[in-house]
Amino acid sequence: MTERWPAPPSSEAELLSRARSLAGRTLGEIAAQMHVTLPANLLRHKGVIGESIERALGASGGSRPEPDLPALGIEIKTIPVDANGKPRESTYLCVVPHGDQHSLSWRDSLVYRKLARVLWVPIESAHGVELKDRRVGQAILWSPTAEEEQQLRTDWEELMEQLALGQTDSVRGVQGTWLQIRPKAAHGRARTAGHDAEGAPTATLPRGFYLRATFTSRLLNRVCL
DNA sequence: TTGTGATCATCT
DNA sequence: AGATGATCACAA
Repeated sequence: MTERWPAPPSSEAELLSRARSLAGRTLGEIAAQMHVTLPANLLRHKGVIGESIERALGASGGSRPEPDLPALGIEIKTIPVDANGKPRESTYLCVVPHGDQHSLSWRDSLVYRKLARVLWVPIESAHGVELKDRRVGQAILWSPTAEEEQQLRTDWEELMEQLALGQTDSVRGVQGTWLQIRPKAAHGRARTAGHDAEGAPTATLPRGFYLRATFTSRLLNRVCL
């Protein structure tokens, strides 16, 4: 099974080379070459595009809380864009941690480790276009600028402080300039371990960190300027 | 059960 | 329309 997929790329150059070979092709063509069948739509297969592209590029497709290519420290993100190249959705990063994160620094956080180096793979996903006919765009290998990192860090620290205060359930998606926290669960009744202001254990809705589309739109456009 | 892959669907 | 909150599948 695994033989039909490439081994992890050994360098950024090799990763970019593979990504370039995917650009302009449809998801149907790529799936056929990998001998996988695409579902009719994303309704019950929301992750199928991301998983397919990861495998095509040589990532394991696992669900470990670390970058997709651990040896290179690179995270692979497919991003649905409209005809103008504008992101149609926000980008999920990782789960919101629970427990004592008091001593965790920004640079040691999973949010930073995943954002330090990202291969963004745009997928032209106009509404109504069948999955197999959607095209892969030109991928870009990106790292946050100093300015971007500072703002992301500010968002992260403000949100983490609110979590540390036991106010997880009062966190709203409107918070954060570029980084936000939103629910990330199988359903509304899902619960995970949390804690209140006194540190006593509570059950809370699982949440995740997301990048706003306003942010990804800027970084995707940057290469065109 | 948790974390990853995300998009769906309702509200503003 | 755009953003927020809700939801679906799968691997380990």
